[in-house]
Amino acid sequence: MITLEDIAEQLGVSHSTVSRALAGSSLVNKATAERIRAVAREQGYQVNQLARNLKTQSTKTIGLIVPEVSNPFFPRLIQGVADKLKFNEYSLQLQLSGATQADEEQALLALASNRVDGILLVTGERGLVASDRIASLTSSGVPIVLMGWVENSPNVDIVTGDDCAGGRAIAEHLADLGHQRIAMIAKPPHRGEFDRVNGFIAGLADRGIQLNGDMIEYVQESSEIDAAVRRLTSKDVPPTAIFAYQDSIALEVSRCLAKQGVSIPAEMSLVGFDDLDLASVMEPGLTTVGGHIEPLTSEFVDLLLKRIKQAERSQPETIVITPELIVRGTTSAPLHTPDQTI
Amino acid sequence: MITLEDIAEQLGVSHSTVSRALAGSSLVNKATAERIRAVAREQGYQVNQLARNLKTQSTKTIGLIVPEVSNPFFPRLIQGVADKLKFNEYSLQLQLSGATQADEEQALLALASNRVDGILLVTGERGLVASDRIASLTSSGVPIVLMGWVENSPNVDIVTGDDCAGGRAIAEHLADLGHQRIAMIAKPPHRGEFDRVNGFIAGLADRGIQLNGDMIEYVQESSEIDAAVRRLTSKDVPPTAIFAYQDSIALEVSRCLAKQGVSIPAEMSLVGFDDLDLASVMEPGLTTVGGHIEPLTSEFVDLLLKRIKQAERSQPETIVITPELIVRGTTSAPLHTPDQTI
DNA sequence: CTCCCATTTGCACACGTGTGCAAAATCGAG
DNA sequence: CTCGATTTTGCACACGTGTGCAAATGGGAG
Repeated sequence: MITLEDIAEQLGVSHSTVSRALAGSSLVNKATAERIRAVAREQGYQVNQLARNLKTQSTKTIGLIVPEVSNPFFPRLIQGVADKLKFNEYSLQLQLSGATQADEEQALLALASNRVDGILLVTGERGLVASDRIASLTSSGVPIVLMGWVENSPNVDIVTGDDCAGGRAIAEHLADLGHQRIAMIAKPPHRGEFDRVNGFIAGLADRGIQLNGDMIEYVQESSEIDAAVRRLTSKDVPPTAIFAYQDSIALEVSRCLAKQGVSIPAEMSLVGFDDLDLASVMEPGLTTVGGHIEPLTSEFVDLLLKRIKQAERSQPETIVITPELIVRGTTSAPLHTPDQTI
Repeated sequence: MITLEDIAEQLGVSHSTVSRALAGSSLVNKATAERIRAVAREQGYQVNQLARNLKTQSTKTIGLIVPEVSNPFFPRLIQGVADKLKFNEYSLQLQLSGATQADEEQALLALASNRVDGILLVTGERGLVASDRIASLTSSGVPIVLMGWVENSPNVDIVTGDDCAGGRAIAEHLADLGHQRIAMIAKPPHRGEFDRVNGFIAGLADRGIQLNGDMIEYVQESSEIDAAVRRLTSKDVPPTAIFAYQDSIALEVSRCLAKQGVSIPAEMSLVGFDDLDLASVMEPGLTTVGGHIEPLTSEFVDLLLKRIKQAERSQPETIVITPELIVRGTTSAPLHTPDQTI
């Protein structure tokens, strides 16, 4: 790779002049500047960003840490972040944190070592590096914004979706349609994502419906979904609606129901969460909660850029995005209206 | 951010000693090394990779350029590359090239400026920077491996799937099932991806079946698929099988057919291409061509690492991965066996 | 105590770039 | 031609790290 010095030698000038010429400085003679630019172009000179960044103490790059990329949620996030950064003339450095907390911390330190101007950290399921670890990194000069859930720590900037409100909206939607026996299929209780479950339960309670333990199925692997659905449908009084706490689970549930000849939504209503692409592609379209991903990524980047711009460290913020209910074809009033005993 | 010099001052030693201590060199006294490490840990020292890379002339980082990340093909590729690189102790720097050729070139130069040790370039649909541009970059010291199609240029390393063989396999599968009237829905002819169409046509020809022009539908946007399917099914003698040249198109086709009450595979067989996740998730499972993505990414990385290791530039290679037919539920023998006129 | 060898440390330079400052070159007016 | 003003250039240092080499230190044998 050719350097400033190489060009300088060829033209019998100093590397300073070449540097200035390529930077478009007015301190250099028009004619020589043009000659320099010509040579640079023709020899395919590419500035060494390592050296430049070292000198200027800024990389114009931000790091993004994401647990994985198989879950379609993350590609959407990445695309949004990348577009927004390009618009602001920042580069993106992606790190996949993997499953464990150690990997997450390693990714974080790798970005810090690369002296990115700021870090966007999306919390994985298992791994969340301690929040004071993050705070200490932040105080040593690397702005970090978290996305997702974090053990209540007011000393870091966080952007998060209001899963609780989403769960509540689903509950109210189903209740208002007239459902009484409502089931839920969720992942085992785990940190913050559980909020959508809590919101769901609270919403039902508000409408006078109690979610009994036998209407709750926890699944760890997607392979367990089939059995869970079977347990629900084979009850003496099966539910008339199911809340699956992720779109991908809802998709699997709909396949199981189809296999059993249970029609959606006539015999069983179904609701998901996240509004991934598959939700609108399903037939019928999946009623779900969504619309939060775009504002989420937008606020995510905005907050970080704001922190990068302001020199002194200020009070951390928590930004909450409320998702909205998206009603499609998988929900309707229950076929048999519940017994009006009184 | 704290530096070697900062630590050195605190302990009254030189920065050289600190550097050696942290590198685990045996040239430094055990006791002082331990003291140095203690201080470094406690003050949260993180090496400045910019400076280190500049000095060592190596970044242990490779760049990956991908057009976008919405198409689920790419996340799978990224995940595979990331895992494989982590195993080889390389970091990953991702660039989204976007649609235009200018963006692609910009991404390429950005990575070169960052002095990555090598570049993996996945050809976008529209943008492909001229192959001699790539060759010149390669010769100036940055190993580049291309994935996908490239105007026949033997001076760059390429890894590609054998789309032609895939198309042929599909044709033979359908013909062997007894189909005679076979239709195709594809994107407009465009560079290399067209190979799978050519393979398909050639395969049919081998089995004595000719693909008439009225059995070919070209669609640009996914919104046009609905009309295309309608045109096919409303023919006097509609086809008994459809080849959609991407899984995502096949999914859309299956939805249209469902809406029209055409049952799959009894009344219409359907084949896709790529074996994305959605193929196995569909009901019934989509017969498609796949299994090439993993070996593709594997060879992709292997070839680049090989080029990085070997100092002198050697003859470029072209590696071709042959995909295999994956038969699932959307294909079967046609309902009405074709007239056996003779 | 002296001398030699092994261990430990620091000096100084290099990587490629940007930039303040002084020196050089050029120009214009008298 | 002279002199000051202006333009153009180069010198030298800095960013933070790694490393060859010389210098310093320590330790043991005679």
